[in-house]
Formats: sequence, structure tokens, C-alpha cells
Amino acid sequence: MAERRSLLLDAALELLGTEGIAGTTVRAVCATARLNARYFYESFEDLDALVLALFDHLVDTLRAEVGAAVAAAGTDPRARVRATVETTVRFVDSDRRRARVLYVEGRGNERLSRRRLESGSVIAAELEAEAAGRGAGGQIHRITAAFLVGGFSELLMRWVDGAIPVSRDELVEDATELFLGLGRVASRISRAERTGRAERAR
Amino acid sequence: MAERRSLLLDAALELLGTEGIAGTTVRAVCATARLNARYFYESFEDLDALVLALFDHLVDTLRAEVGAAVAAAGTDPRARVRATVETTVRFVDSDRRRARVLYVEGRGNERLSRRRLESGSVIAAELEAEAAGRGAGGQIHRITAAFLVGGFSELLMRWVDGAIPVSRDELVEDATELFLGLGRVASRISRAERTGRAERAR
DNA sequence: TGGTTCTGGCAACGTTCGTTACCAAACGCT
DNA sequence: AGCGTTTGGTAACGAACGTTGCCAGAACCA
Repeated sequence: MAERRSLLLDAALELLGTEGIAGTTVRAVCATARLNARYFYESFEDLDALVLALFDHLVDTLRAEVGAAVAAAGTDPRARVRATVETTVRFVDSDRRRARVLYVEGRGNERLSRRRLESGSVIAAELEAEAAGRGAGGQIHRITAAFLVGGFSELLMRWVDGAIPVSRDELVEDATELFLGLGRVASRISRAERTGRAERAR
Repeated sequence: MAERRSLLLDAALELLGTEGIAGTTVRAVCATARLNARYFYESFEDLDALVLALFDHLVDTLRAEVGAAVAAAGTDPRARVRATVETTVRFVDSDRRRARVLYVEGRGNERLSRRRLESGSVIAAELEAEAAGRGAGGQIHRITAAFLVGGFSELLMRWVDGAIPVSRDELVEDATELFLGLGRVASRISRAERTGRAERAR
């Protein structure tokens, strides 16, 4: 029964990653998985539950890979950011259906959208902490994190679609520099905020 | 008959901006517009056609407003970028259904997604030219444009949703500085690309 | 006033969806 | 070998969908 659940997840990745949410129905998923429709409800209460489970599985897998790569990258901030970027690029490049699930179909669905924000924020916060240096607070970091998540998603989507004709290495290189630069910009804005807007705290 | 078309567009904005694409059906649109379903096909061939028309209408309106604001902003690059950002923020803030249509439901749909990329790229290219200074070529600008479009979209979505608790003025301020900073970063990468990777051209 | 066009409500068609029931074949266990 | 459980296919249900046709009025022009 656990393998039936796995088959359904595979089928959901295939359908969501190619046909999109419109083509992802209970009937279609079960047909793709060569399973009887009756077994769907044995593993998932709902289509939403299946999609959510698929999304979480992808996010968890990616996060684990990123975590390992960053740990192996040592202490240099540039190397750590680069490891994050490269691992993510490879993750969607090795199976392009993942990009669509993570970055396209993640919207629209209410619960999925919330989930996407949460996990995206976590990754972005980590990335941004690397890029900007830890301990720098302020609203600008939330803004930068949102900007980073959205920007990287869009970038990956377009690159996977072939709209940005650069090699994977070039993409990783440029995106890394962009992230690091964005972190520096955010730090500068943060300093300006602290000295300019608020009364000098402490 | 032209006013029926307009009623349908209003209804589409209401439904797409609140219920999302799933709740936007021919029947629902016509019910919202208090129109007979028969009249739908008088103005639009298809649900896709209606959604596309709504999207184009929003993009055209926004672009016109941005164009006017930028023209009125003078020649200072910071003022021009700020005018673009502020106009866009006001545009979605004054009617929050617009944000969902432009930035959420713009995905998923095949034709709409392509349209979104095109118009987004145009705006981003202009913005980026402002921020980075004209004439600087290279792939990095396509990358930066994609990053900018996605980042700003995400930022606006989260801000409209209340996930980023800053005032509209603060948002405009910080986003403007972020854009300008990103432009400088892109220019620097571009220079590094030209002197580093390629054989020195000319 | 008579005829023609425009309007709006209702119903209907066929299709697809989620979901569940039924039933025959296959399988594992004692 | 016999029995209970698991499998897989088919069919069925009500609901919602896109789309079209019909028909009673309202409005308009001569």
C-alpha cells in the first residue's frame, strides 16, 4: 500500500509537471499510475492532499540536498551561496517537471501557496543571512527575502524554458554574484534605515 | 454590446481576483455580470479569450500609468525608477484583485504565461536600463530582468497579503533602492564578464 | 399599430469530474 | 482443497461544466 502511495506521487509529478493542475485529476492520476481509482482514497483523502504531499516531498528533498552541499562547502560565504544556487539549479535541471511543480503550480492553490511562502521564506532567510552577514535585522530583510525567492524562481523557470540561453555554469555563476550583491545592497539599506529613520537605538 | 463586454471584463476581474481561476467559469462570470450566458459568446470566443483580454487590459493600463509617471519624473535615474515602482505599487494597492490576476493567475495558463513573460520582460528591460545605465549588453541583463520581474511580483504579492508589514512609502523606498542596487551589481558583473570571459572585443 | 429586432430566463445536450458500489479473478494461508 | 482477503475492471451516482436552442416579452422603427 505504501508503494501505491509512491506510484500516485510519481503520477502526480508527471501530470502536474507536464499538463499542469488542469490536467491533474483523480482519474488521470490513477490512469497514469495504472491504479484503480478506488486506491486513490486509500492513500490520500483528496486531490489537494496529493498535490500537497508531492510539493512537500520535493521541498524536503531539495532542502536536504542543499543542506548537504552547503555543509560540504566550508565556511566561505561565497562558496556557501554558490553551493545553494548550484544544488537548486541542478535539482530542477535534472528533472524539469520539478520546476513547474515548485514554481508554477505552487500558486493558485490556497494551501499550497501558503506552504510555498513558508518554505521559500526559510530558504531565502538562510540564503540572505549568508549573503548579508548575520545579525543585521530590520524589515529590509523580509523584503529582500521575498525578492530573492521570487527572483530566483522566475529566473529558474525562464532558464528551464530556454528563454535564457546560458550554460548551467554561467547561470550558477551569475546568480551567485547577483545574490551576494543583493545581500550587500540590503545591508547598506539596513544601515541607512537604522541611522536615518529610527532614533538611534541604544 | 460593447458595454456587455465591459461588464464581462469587470466580472472576470472580480472572480479571478478573489476566487481564482478555478472559480472563474462561464456560468459564474455571467452570473456576476448579471448577464445571460448566451451573451458571453457574443464578446468572447472562449474563457481563455476573456482572461487574456482582462490581463492585457490590466497590463496596458499599468503601462500607460507608468509611462506617464516616468515622463513626469524628469531625467534623474533614481526618480524615474522610483516613479515606476510607486506607480506599480499604487496600481495594485488601489485594487488588490489586480495583484492576483497579474501575479498569481498569470501562471498555469499557457498563453497567459507567455504573455506575462513578454510584458514583464519589456517593463523589466526598461527598468533595468534605467537602473544599470543604457548600452551595457550581455546575458546578465536578461538574467537581471527575469530576476527583477519575479522578485518584484513576489514582493508585491506578499505585501498585498500583509506578510510584509511596512507602509506603502517604505515599500516604495526600499524597493527603489533594491532595484538601483541590483542594477549596479549587474553592471559590475557585466564588466567582469567582458574583461574576464570573452577575448577583449575591439 | 404592426412587424422586426433585441433582451433575458429556462432548459437541455453531451462531457467530465469526484466518489462509491459491485463483482469476478487472483492470491495467501491453514 | 477450501476459505478469506486483496486486486482490478466496470459501472453507476450526482454535480458542474461549456454550449446551444427555444420562447415570452420589451423596445424600436415605419
